[in-house]
Amino acid sequence: MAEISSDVIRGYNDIIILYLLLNDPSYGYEISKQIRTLSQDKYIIKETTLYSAFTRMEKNGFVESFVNEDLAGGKKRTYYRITPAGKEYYRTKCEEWTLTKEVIEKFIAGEGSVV
Amino acid sequence: MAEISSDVIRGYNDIIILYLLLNDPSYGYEISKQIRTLSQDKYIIKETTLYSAFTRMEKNGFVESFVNEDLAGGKKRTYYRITPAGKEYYRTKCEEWTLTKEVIEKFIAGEGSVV
DNA sequence: TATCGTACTACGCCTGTCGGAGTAAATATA
DNA sequence: TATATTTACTCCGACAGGCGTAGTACGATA
Repeated sequence: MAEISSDVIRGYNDIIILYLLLNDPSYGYEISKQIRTLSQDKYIIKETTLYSAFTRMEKNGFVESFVNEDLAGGKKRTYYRITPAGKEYYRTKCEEWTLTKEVIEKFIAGEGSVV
Repeated sequence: MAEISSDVIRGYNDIIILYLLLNDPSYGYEISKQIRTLSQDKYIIKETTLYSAFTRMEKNGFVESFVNEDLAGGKKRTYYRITPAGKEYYRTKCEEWTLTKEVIEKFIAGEGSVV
C-alpha cells in the first residue's frame, strides 16, 4: 500500500509529535521510529521535517527542550517535553481532526457509487 | 467552531474539487460556493488557491477546460471537466483518505483519557 | 447612477516539506 | 582490533502550494 503524501502529512505532523510527548519527554530519533512503527510505515516523517517541527514548536511554546548529558553511557540527546500550551494546541488539533473527518467524508464517493 | 487550517486544507483541495466535477463540469465560482455550503463554512478554499489548483490539475491531465461562450446572456466562464486520469487520481486520493483515517486515529487521545 | 454579485487574473510572500550532504559518537560484527 | 552499522542529529537550499492584496470587467439590481 502506498504511503501518505507529504501534502497530507503536513496537516498532521504537529498533532502526531505532540501525541507522542503527552506522557513522557522524548527525542527525535525515537519519535521517528515510533511513528513508523505505529503507522506500519504508512506515515513517514522525514528527519529534516521532524527536527524543524521541533524547532518551530519550541518557538511557539508548545514544547521545551533539554539535553540529556550522557548519563547511562548513551549518546547525548535533545529531549522535548510538551508544555501546557502544547497540550492546549494538541486538543485544538484533535477538534480540527473531528471536523475534518466530518467535512471530508462529504466529498468521498459513497460505497455504492461507481467512480 | 473554528475553520480547518490551511495546512490541512492542502491535503484535500484536489479531492474535493474533483469530487464536485465527477458528475458534471463546473467552474470556479460555483465550486467555491458548493464547498462552502456543503462544509457549512468549515472548509473555505480561497479563490487564488482554487484557480491555481485548476491550472495545476489541468497540467497534470486530471481536468480539461472549455469556455462557455455567453450562450444564454450569462457571462463567459471557464468550465472544467474531469478526465479519466482525474477519476483515477480521485480514487487514489480516496484510498489515501481511508489510510489517513486509520493512521491518524492512532494519534488521537481516546475518549477516556485526559489530555 | 451606484452598488453588489459574478468570474476571474496577476504578483509575490510565506510556511513547511524534502533531498542531499555531512558530522560524530556508540554499538554491533568480523 | 578494524570496520560497518546504528544512533542522533545539523545545515543548506529548492520547491510546492496556499494566501493576501489588488485589479479587471461584466451584468443585474436599487
